[in-house]
Amino acid sequence: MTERSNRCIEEYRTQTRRTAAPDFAAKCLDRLGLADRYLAIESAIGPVYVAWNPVGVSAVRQASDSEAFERWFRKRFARRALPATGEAPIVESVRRALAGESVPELAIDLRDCTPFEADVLRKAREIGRGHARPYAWLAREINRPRAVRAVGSALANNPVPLLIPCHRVVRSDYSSGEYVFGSDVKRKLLEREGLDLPAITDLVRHGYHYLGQPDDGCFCLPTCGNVIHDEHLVRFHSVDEAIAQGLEPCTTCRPMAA
DNA sequence: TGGGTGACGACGC
DNA sequence: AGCGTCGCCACCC
Repeated sequence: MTERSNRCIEEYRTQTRRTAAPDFAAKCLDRLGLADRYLAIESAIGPVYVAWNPVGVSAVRQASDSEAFERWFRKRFARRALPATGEAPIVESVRRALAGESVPELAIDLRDCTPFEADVLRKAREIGRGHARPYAWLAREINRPRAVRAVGSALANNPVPLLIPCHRVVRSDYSSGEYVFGSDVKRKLLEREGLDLPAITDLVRHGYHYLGQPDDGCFCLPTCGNVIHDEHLVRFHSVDEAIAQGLEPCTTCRPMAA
């Protein structure tokens, strides 16, 4: 083997590994119309970069510029995202969702997630605007009542924050808990959605974990968006107490284990 | 492969 | 009240 051929082989390996192969792969995917494309879109927390592919939205992230977003995307997903050229049909749905509208038909690409993570994220997606649920509640709902901590990790991994509203999952004492964009942003988002978290933490500090509305005969978690905070509101320390008053568990916030 | 690592929660001060 | 500790469980080298 000559020194020259050794140099060639080394160069080939370097190029292939570091640049040529990923570019080539990206070009092929693009030809097939399968590449991830991205665009900056306005949201409640300012512009965010949103990426999508034929399966659905693959990523939502804040970034200082498109280069930073591309770097993050490549590191996270081990593939490239290309700037969008035209306006894809999915973008209009994303705009509506980021404007606060519920868009349940919006496709989201969760192929990169583990089955457990996908379960967590699908459940989180069911939490409507104006509602919030504890991490422990989410763990219980997906039949993994002891995986509370793992639920937190799965939400921390949410590839599409805001679209899957992981900011609506809070601690059991109704303090906000952590968030990709910071816990103060999380609190601000919840406040903007009409939730008075400070008032609720106060309520819970005094031992009132459930709220009931005798008029419609059911009791709720204090962060259930269906609760009307008026003079009819009754406070309960426990599920048993609410049931003793003849109230049924709310079918939206499901305040007790099935 | 097994031990380290978290967007948690209960409990003890 | 707010902190430290420990158990928990999925995931990652």
